Amino acid sequence: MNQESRKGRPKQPDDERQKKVEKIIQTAHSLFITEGYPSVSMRKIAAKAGMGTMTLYKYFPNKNAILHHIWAEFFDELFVLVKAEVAKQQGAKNQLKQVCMTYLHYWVEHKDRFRIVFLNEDRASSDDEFFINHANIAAEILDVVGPLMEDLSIPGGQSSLMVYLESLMCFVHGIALNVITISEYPWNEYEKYIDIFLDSTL
Amino acid sequence: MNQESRKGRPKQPDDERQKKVEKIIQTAHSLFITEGYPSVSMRKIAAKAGMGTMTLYKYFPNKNAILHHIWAEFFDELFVLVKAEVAKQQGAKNQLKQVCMTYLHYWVEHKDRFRIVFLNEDRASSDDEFFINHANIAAEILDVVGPLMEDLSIPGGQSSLMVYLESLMCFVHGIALNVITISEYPWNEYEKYIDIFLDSTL
DNA sequence: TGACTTAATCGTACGCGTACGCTTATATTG
DNA sequence: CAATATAAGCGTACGCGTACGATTAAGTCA
Repeated sequence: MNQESRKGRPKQPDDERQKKVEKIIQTAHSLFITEGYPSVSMRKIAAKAGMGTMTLYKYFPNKNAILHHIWAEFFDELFVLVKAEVAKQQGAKNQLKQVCMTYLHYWVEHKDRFRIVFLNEDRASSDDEFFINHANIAAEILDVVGPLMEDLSIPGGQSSLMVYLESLMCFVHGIALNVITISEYPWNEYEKYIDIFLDSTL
Repeated sequence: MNQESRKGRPKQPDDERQKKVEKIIQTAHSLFITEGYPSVSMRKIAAKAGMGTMTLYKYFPNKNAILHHIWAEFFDELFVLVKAEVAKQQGAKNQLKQVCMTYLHYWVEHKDRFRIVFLNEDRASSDDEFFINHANIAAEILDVVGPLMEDLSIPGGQSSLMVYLESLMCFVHGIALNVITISEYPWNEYEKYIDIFLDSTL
């Protein structure tokens, strides 16, 4: 009953399977680069990768799972930017503000990407697990912001520090969501919103 | 050159056109009630309304425009709830908190509706104008929260009051967005997030 | 009346994600 | 060898939103 003496066609070796997985990802990526996000369809990926459309579903449960790898690059790019901008600032509070501003600025400047990642109905309704299990974005944020928080006096120890961080994250995402999806409203410069939060809480 | 002496088939009278518009809306609504949101497709609306699918597009520019009327009911329901819950509270600050909690609770309890309205990529990318021009939700919020704000000391006059309100709205929407779309993360009870904001700023 | 013009209706077609099930390849077992 | 079992690959089909253009209806004008 072990896997060496099973009936039927054996599964392909892991490395071979992995090679195909990567071929698919890389094909999707190059389609994204050369033709833009809307062109990244299952049919086009399959055609360009030289396989049948439904074969993709042997390697990924759905389209989103393929797109994870593209989304992850958005966040890589974003965190590089954030780290660079933070380094230019002096003082924990200024740096924290810079994190928020840069993070926010990125999404507002790339509204299409924000829509892709955050306004993805499929992602939101299924157990997609991109943020934590695919790209551990919470960890990356903690990596950037954690050191700053130690320099700031957030009362209440570790657990309330997390509550504070999560609040801030909700806030920033909310600003992006509103500014991007309710574009018909005359929003103020988002620096003002950030200031209200940081000036009050710090 | 006036509309009474134009060549060609005349436009149908406004009331007749309006009758069809309402027939479409009402059909969409009854489909939503009896079969659920995913069943509200252009083809089904048209079939049930007894017209060709593409005829719908003579009366609405796209599917979202039809759905506006369903979304508006969500907000009607929501604001009734908010007003009822606020009335149970004493004191402006408690009431303001209750507004946030009830608003947030509604969306978390109706995640599907939040997705429909806020995570709608089409809405977010086109000039959909639902929030301001179709249902003036900003005005409704101001109607509920405005009186409370006068009792609270927000420094800086009218304009910074709006900045404060907008901040709060971003924050609440952000909490909903994160809790709903990043469900794999172990979020705290959202009351804690609200408290951080309100306790610091008031 | 027939030619012309404009409005209303909607049939057809495209590309989408993906459910389902068939075909083919490759192993073990008798 | 044939029978059987499992995996890999993918063809077909469905329902979706909607672009496009043909068809039909209903007026004016010569």
